[in-house]
Amino acid sequence: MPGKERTDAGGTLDGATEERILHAARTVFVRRGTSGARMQEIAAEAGVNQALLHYYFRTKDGLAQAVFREVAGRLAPAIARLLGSDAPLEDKVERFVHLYIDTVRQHPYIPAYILAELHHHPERLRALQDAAGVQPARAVGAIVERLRAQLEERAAAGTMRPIAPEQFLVNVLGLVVFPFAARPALVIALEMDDEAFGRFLDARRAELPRFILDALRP
Amino acid sequence: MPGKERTDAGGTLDGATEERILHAARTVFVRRGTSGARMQEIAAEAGVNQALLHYYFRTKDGLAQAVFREVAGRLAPAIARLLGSDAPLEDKVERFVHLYIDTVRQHPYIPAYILAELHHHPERLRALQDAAGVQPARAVGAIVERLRAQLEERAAAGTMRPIAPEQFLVNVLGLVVFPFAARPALVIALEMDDEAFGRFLDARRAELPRFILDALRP
DNA sequence: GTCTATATTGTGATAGAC
DNA sequence: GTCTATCACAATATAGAC
Repeated sequence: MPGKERTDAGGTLDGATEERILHAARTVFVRRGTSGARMQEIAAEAGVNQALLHYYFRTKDGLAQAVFREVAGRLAPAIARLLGSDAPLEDKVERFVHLYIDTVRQHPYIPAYILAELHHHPERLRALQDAAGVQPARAVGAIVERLRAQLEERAAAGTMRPIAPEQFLVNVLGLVVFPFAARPALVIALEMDDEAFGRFLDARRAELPRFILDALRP
Repeated sequence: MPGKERTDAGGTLDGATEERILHAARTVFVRRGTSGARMQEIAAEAGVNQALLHYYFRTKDGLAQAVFREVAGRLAPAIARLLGSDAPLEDKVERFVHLYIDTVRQHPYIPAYILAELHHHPERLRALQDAAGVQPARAVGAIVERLRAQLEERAAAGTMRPIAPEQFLVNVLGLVVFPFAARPALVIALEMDDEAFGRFLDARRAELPRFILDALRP
């Protein structure tokens, strides 16, 4: 791993070049998709030349992996911790909805990028699971088992009707993630500008927890 | 538009070469993404040579547009007709869930392709709206207004709590589309094989309508 | 570490025979 | 309509000066 020592001699503006490249790469990969992105465009975005990208990340795929790890690492650990925790189900749902929308709203194209990347490189899921903290292979498995216990407990108490934890998880994810994944289409189809989309998200943030919980009333 | 007249002289196996190319292109575009797809791979998949793709579709982008239109045209009109109809809300929800899952299950990677394509080429939404039949610009608008009327009617009658039609639409879409869009990740994370994913879809098909309607009980 | 070439291969597109 | 051959340029990657 090069770029560990920084004397800052001859530094143009800020310090970390490697950081700047990674950031620029994220922008371009998200904008164009991994295979649509061009090393030249990334270099320009970072204000350096193309050779430097290879100096730090060797190949385009190396850079792509680094970007995916960095992007996945933002949210995955927090989500895994939250969903796997012992907090009551109601709290989990509400906190997840708020956490996800509040975080992703600042980078609304990230979910589409993640989904597309996983579509073409499913093996990179491992990076996401690593980022989530727990034992790589079973990070999601642990969350599902925790949810299963909580859902069964509620069902037994008669305060919620039964649902498989996998279905529950996909329901919650779908409701929260889909508006971002489909944003370009939604914005046009529903004739929203950025501000309207923001209000749309505000409303979801407020309504979604109740929607999800009400759907499971007995 | 070439390829209208077919003498079938020298045809290798089936008749329509243009059809074969379009089909092969769909396969490869869905597999690799539009910019990741290579004309050579499409040609091989179709069992023809690369020059022939240009003969029929002139450019790669031309082929990409044709594929998008073809794929969008499968479902969009039926969905638009259903959601814009006068059928009771409960029927709409159930029929939509069934229609979508039953249709897309045969080509499970299509939704991810559509979302990715709209992400990088939002202007192609017009093709989708054209395919939906109604006046291009307001196809979705009409659906939203129909839903609004139905939802307000229910709210006034006290049989459903109020919800904005845009939110309702995105909820339904998210619940139905997300599992397909995220399929590669879900299959790995939830440790499913194709058969397990099929059972997962069966369960959703059966449970989702009630889930959606229960969430809006007053 | 950062730059300017440059090598090398990939890729969309066309020309022209059949 | 379909093919082979090839062009022209785009794009990743490397060499080597500073």
